[in-house]
Amino acid sequence: MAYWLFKTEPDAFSLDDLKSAAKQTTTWEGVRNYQARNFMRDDVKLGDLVMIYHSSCKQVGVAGIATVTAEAYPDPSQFDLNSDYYDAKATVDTPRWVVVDVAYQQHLNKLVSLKAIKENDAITEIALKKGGRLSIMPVTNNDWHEILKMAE
DNA sequence: GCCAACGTTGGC
DNA sequence: GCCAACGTTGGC
Repeated sequence: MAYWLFKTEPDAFSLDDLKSAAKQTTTWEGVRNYQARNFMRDDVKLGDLVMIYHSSCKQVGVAGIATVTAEAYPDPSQFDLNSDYYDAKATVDTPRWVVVDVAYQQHLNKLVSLKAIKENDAITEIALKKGGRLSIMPVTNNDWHEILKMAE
């Protein structure tokens, strides 16, 4: 089982929204970055755990945990003319973008801020520290548990 | 709203 | 394939 971090803008879709969604599940659509897509397509597996990270908001950081309930399949929004995520170069036969489904698991006792993560020298690998803008990133076992410790 | 960092596009 | 121009992300 692997660990991940998914970014979301809570003004658009927050961890609370996931918690109150039907079946507490959502389709993680709209990822339009090849590196992030490749992680979802190739490496995100059923049962993997995901830190839900809130970006571009008042309290930037890791808000809680979700779990993967469906592995990669074509992102329906790429075919939807009315969607912001529509991609004219994607066809049903040759989809370009994929999604996975995730289910709510829990909120952390407190949000672990980006600032605190950057200041914690025990967290070494996570792409967040390097100013990366990846929206889907792997989290090492060590970093995962360090972040959870910070929420205690 | 600013701006740095990064990704993508397109001319050559 | 290079690289400049442009667009986007995302913290502040």
